Amino acid sequence: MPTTAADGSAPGPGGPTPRPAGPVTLQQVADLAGVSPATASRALHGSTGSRVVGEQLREKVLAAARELRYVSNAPAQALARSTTSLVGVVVHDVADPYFAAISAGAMGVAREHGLLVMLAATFRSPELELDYLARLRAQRARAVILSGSGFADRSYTSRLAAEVESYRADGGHVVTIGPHGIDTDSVNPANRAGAALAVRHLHGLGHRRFGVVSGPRSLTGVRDRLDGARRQLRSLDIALPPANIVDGGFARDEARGATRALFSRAPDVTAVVVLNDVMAAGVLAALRDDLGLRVPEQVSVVGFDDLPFAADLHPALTTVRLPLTEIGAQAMEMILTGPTIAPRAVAVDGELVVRGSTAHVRR
Amino acid sequence: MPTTAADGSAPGPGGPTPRPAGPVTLQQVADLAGVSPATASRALHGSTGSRVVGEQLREKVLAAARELRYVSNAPAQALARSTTSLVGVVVHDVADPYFAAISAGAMGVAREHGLLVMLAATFRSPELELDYLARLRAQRARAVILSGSGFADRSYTSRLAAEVESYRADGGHVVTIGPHGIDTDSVNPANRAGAALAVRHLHGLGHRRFGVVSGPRSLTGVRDRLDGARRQLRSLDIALPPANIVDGGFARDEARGATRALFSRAPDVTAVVVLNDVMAAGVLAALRDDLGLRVPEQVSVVGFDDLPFAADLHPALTTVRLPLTEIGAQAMEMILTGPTIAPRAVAVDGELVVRGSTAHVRR
DNA sequence: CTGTTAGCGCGTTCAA
DNA sequence: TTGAACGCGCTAACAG
Repeated sequence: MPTTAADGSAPGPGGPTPRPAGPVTLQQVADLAGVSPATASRALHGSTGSRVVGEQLREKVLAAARELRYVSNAPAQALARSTTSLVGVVVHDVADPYFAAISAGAMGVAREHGLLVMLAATFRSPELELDYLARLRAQRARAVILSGSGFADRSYTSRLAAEVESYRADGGHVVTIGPHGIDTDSVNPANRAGAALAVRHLHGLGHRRFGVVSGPRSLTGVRDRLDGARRQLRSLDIALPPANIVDGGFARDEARGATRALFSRAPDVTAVVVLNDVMAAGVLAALRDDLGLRVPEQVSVVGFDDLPFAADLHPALTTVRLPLTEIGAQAMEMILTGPTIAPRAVAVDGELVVRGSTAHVRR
Repeated sequence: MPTTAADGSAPGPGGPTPRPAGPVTLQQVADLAGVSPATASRALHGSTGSRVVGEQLREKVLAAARELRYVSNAPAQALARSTTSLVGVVVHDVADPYFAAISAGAMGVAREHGLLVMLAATFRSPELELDYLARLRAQRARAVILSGSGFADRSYTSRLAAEVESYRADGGHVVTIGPHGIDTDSVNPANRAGAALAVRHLHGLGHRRFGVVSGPRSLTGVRDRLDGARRQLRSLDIALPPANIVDGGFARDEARGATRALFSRAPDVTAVVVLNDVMAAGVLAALRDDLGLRVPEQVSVVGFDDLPFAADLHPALTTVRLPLTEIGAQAMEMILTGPTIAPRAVAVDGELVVRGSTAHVRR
């Protein structure tokens, strides 16, 4: 047994294991081990059908594979097995801590189960989301997590439904986070209830004049949060004039500008509900640096999500916590379980975290 | 031409386009269009070799594909072409804004060029990094970006080198961010110079007693930053006793604890250099809430990275800005260029951003 | 337990 | 321009 080291160098005429150009194939491993490709395959990936390979051959094959630094050709494997270990995760924006947390949760679970994650960022474009879904389908990804909130647009929804249907027909599995208007497994954060929680907290502190810094209403997640706040206010008999709702565009700096607009239109507002923490950072900056209003003495602010930096804002942000990592993990777990007869819907509660940005009304 | 809608429902005996179970194949598209698979392939993916397909047939094929909602089988395509449009991005932790920003930059460029990104998180385990690299190689990923800083460990480095070498032999391309002890293309943030910048800034404000909140020294990025700070201090003739360097473990809360330890050992420190912004948040919290020391009046703090939340900390954090998104984008661009004869090294400068956490020494 | 054979779906020769 | 035939690397069925 000529077990000389595979050095990958000049394949001299008599040299051992002349690691050929390009990737090493199973055939080469089999040759080196003196067995058939089938046996090599079984020894390396031991499928269920054909029972164990003899201890000795097994060792030989493994040794050969190691020597050649063999790794299987995943596309070829996928073709032969017609299944992969790829899972797609579609987010709006990786740089957004909200999605970063969800992704982290999903990836943690994926890792534990040997799944590879393809992450796609749509930058909030419905078009791109559809496009990525098709590409993930082409890759024969086992499943896809749609983690961005859906778009409230009829044409989009029906195209999404069609795409999802095709994917399913191919054996794919889709899990959404939040409502997407399609009939899939889903993990649903309590957007409405969470916003209601924020409102009740402020109301309990005596606040009666509210403002809302919203995001783009085209997103279902935003709509739900806004709706939750609205309903709660209505049931408390508190008015929320349209002028008191501004669009912070989901970004810190845009929210900062929106806050200035809000207070120029409704200077008497004492409580601001912000539909996510990123924008809340902008709101606090506007209040403090642009408007000279003190939080929480003059204005109380509540955020949403409880992103990692919330506690470090000034003042520390009172917010509605969503267990984002867990949400991502749960979505991935639904994938491991595989699709069921009827779509499952997991509800995830939010929880109010009271910190320094809210206080009893004083004016 | 029976152009009835493909509704994917019950394939009635006389029904049109009885979308068969499982994924639609090119053969089926070809059949529906009444052409050979070869022609269908050319019409859909038009390779360079075989010139254009007749306008009419082309249309027919495209219509058939649309009707069947065909997407090509990427693994099969990969096998036949022996190349993919997959790129791997390996990070330590997606939830860390540092990596989130780098990933976002890389993914933006990838999207512009039709590349799909597989994101792998190693949670700072060298073992997992090696494992993911192998899996990415198995997937025939076109290239891999190693974005986490390297591990200062001989055994690891040599195993990494071997893995990278194999990957290269397979035609793969590796780009690292920061030094990894291997001979690849790389994008190198100015870790040393950046840390020196921080020190000079503090020195300029009159500070003479320094503390450093470091990360795990096993990471080359940490070592470089620490080294940069040390050298600058030495050249300024300022002592940095080992007791004044604490390990903040790269996490906010750990850094908070480490800061308490630092000040119990060296209460006279007036300037703290923190090796990243996440830890700086913890340092500020410790100073303010645990130690009752005022920043910047009693203690000045400088961070590193300029993550998005840095300006929202209290006080706003003076820090060394690294253009993280751009770094990620540049790494991806090196991939687009393809490997060159000699490895390229792009240096990326840091820039001091002065905010509220530093001031002239007063005690 | 092991080897042989036959595809998986596609791109790409080569002829026509 | 189009079609027929082959092979990419691997797994699965069937023999032995």
